[in-house]
Amino acid sequence: MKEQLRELILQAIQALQNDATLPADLALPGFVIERARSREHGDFACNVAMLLAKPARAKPRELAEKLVAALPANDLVAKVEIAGPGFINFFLAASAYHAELRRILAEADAYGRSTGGGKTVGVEFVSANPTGPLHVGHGRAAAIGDCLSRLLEATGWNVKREFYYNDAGVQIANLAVSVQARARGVTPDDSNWPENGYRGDYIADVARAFLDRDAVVADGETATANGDVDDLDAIRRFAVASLRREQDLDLQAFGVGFDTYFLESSLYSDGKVEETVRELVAHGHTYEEGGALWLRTTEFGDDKDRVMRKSDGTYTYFLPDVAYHLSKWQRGYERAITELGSDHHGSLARVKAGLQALNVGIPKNWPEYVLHQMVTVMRGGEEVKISKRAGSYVTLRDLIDEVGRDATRYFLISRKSDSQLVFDIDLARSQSNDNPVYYIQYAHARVCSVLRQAPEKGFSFDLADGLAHLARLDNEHEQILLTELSKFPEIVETAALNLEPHLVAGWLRELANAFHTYYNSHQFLVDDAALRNARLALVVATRQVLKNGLGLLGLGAPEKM
RNA sequence: GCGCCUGUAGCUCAACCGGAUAGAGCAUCGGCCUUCUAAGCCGACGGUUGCAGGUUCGAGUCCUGUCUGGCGCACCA
Repeated sequence: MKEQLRELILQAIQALQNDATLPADLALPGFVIERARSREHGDFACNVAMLLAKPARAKPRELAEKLVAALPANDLVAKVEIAGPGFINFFLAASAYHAELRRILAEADAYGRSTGGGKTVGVEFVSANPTGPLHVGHGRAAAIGDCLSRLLEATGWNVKREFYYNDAGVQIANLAVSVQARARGVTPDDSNWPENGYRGDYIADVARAFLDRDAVVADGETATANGDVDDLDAIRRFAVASLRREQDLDLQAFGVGFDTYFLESSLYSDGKVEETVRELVAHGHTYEEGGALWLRTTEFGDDKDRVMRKSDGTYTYFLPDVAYHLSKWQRGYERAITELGSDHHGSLARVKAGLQALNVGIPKNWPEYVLHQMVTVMRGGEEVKISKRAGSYVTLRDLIDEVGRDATRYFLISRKSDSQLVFDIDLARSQSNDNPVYYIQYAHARVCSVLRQAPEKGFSFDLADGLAHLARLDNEHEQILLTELSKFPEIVETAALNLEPHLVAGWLRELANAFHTYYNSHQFLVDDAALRNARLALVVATRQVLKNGLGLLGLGAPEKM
């Protein structure tokens, strides 16, 4: 709809240039066509006259008059008004919405989706180290990353979901000695408990499984415990596999899956880290100082140079980060989106600097970052501190069990990612019947219920007849609902473009509200067959769009509640 | 000290790359079930968008300064 209007306006501008009302060499301003906020302002509003006023040396409202007069004939627009400082307000013809309704039913599950070039985008998210269960913050990351992926898929991208984890660093060594200590019967209260050990009960579970010689499968490989408490390497492998499996079960319960699990250790074993160092040195962006190898990241916008290789010969974490992103580039990801907690934002500048220093043609804005702010968890009116080492913990699994998968997802996705989020568990639980996600799903279930009851009550539903009588949908509630439905493609496009899945969540609520209001005002199953069929056609289209929207957020569309 | 993010109704949050009278939910108060699910609908109450300047036809949105909260500023990950 928006695009059609844009075309009409461009033609009107052209016409005014042809008759010299507007200068021929006019620079076309970046005008916008947006949904009108209030219904009195029509369906769409355009600000082009106000932007053209100055270069054309004309008064905005007069210019608007001329533009409107020059609009080509069409059957999309029923009425045009000029309002306020010079807005051009478009009132669409009812037939435009009828056409959109037919399109919804024709395209069905594909409505709202668009085809792109099928280019590949890598979306990296969660990337939690396997040192403990996933917590709420990971849940937010998982929800955002997964919904972003779904949005990008809906706009024609070939999406690769990727999970990167460190399986060999200092934290993992801590994990191993913690499990070993537990296996030897040492508890966190003992004086000889490892200094930086992980104190949570889950460590004891892993230790017990290790002693029992269990086998676990994670990321396609089996790790079998040998039960030897002195074999730290075996403990490490088993512990990593155990916690990865636990994380995977949590993610599965959350409805999130990945195409690739990328191990940091593979960057070393495949020589990627060495290759990266060689390239950086070869391009002359490095120097040695104090026995360490430094990268001049300040040449690429970082605020200080960074150590790549420490004086003890080991690498800082920053290097594998660069090597990992290089690997994404080499694997042909035209876009790479890295979703991180904002506490990692310090690493962005240096990783980008490292990629630029490689001089392999990586664009400056590659990768793109989506950062999410911290989640504060409240329980019993008090903040729950999250500390892996202390073992005080709100796991993602806890939330899914207590609040429900869909409600947890919705809660974590419905806010802009860069604002802090308070997750009040008691509130989410006590209001579980009032939760926004149920409100939306209820709209879907209500439609299903109506359609179930139609035959039971002896009402037929003839879709073709309904489509032939769409003109009968003439009350205000029906028009509001039609308008809301037609916004869906725009919402998907905007949300994908700006990487803001919360827009979908907010719009879905509005759609559900439009439906519930309609439902409460008008009976669908009426004796007048033409009216009944037209209303049911609208209701079926609503069900379809609700389902598509819920699907973009990874939420279910229940037929009964 | 420097950098990034944030500040909008009592609370939790929106506001479509600058638009018209800043919107929802929760909470509070008042209406609506002999009719397709009341997990719903309608109404009322509630605001100097932290503060002060600036840019322009027009600012919650952009710029400068300032205050508040969070995070980051390692040869830790």
